[in-house]
Amino acid sequence: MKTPAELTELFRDRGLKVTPQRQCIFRLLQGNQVHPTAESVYGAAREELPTISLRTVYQTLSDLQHMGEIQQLDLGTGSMRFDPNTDAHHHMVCHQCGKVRDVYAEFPGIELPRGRDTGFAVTDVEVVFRGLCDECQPRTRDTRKVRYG
Amino acid sequence: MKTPAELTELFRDRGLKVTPQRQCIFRLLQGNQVHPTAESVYGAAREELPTISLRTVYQTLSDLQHMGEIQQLDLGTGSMRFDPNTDAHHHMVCHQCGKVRDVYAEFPGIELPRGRDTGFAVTDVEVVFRGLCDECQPRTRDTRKVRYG
DNA sequence: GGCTAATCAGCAATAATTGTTGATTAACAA
DNA sequence: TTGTTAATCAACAATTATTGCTGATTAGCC
Repeated sequence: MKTPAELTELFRDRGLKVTPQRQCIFRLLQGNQVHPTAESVYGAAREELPTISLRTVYQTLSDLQHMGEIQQLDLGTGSMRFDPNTDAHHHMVCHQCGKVRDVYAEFPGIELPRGRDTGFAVTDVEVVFRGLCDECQPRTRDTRKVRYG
Repeated sequence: MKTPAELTELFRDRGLKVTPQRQCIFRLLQGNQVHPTAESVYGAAREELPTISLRTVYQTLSDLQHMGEIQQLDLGTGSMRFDPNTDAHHHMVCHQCGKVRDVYAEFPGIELPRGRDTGFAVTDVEVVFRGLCDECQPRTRDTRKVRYG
């Protein structure tokens, strides 16, 4: 995603007004690594602008997505996640808490097997690693917390 | 997924009754390669049992999933897809029509980069190929259908 | 300063899925 | 064959994420 300053320029160029709501969302998204939902962006934005509406948050996120500035991810956690990182990368999702982390790696071996599947024009490849994050793993042998016998 | 006969046995063993509705769904799923939604299983089941309820379809699909007989896939097409194929495999999804096809291939190179990301215990890796299926591709050069000049 | 887009509150709508309830049916074990 | 009990049904309501609408108000920007 571009910086808030660059987004300001981009919006103005397109004839869109740069409101405090939009600026706030730009700021909340920049460098954001937690893949927030619309609801959680809304929650954070309300700390600054208590009267901002959820509708405006959805609208601005949708605008940014259509401009290619953020990515909308459906990782099966119930709601869409928004990712300001538009570089090619993959994701890791915790089964339990839904936490998402970026995975920066290229997997050159991934392509459709030739022969069958002809006619399918692939545009994107997503790799999703699913499992348990550090916080959600059972810690039976963690001596800092529990000690039996 | 096990065969309908084996599922019958499995259900009985667990004290579950083998009703015509359940048998019908077993049959509809066996060998099914189209990754149906609950709604489309419902549609097909009603041809045989016109009074079957959508609720019963959801219930039976959920039972089968909890028994590990089918897989529930969220591929971002709006509703869950049900896959009787429980072997390790991946998927191909059409952006336009939502059609899903299986991809049988192993991608040995896929693993989390070491060093960072310690503490994340990966249990599954999903690869999703997205693009346009043969039917949804624009056919500008298909001489069978259009010929310019 | 004025035009006009953006936002707001306050709803309604949608779509997929799950829950509920009370009556009826039928599977299966004894 | 019969009794117990689970399964199903119709007919709802509830939920959650998201989008749409409306009319009034605000405020960005030329």
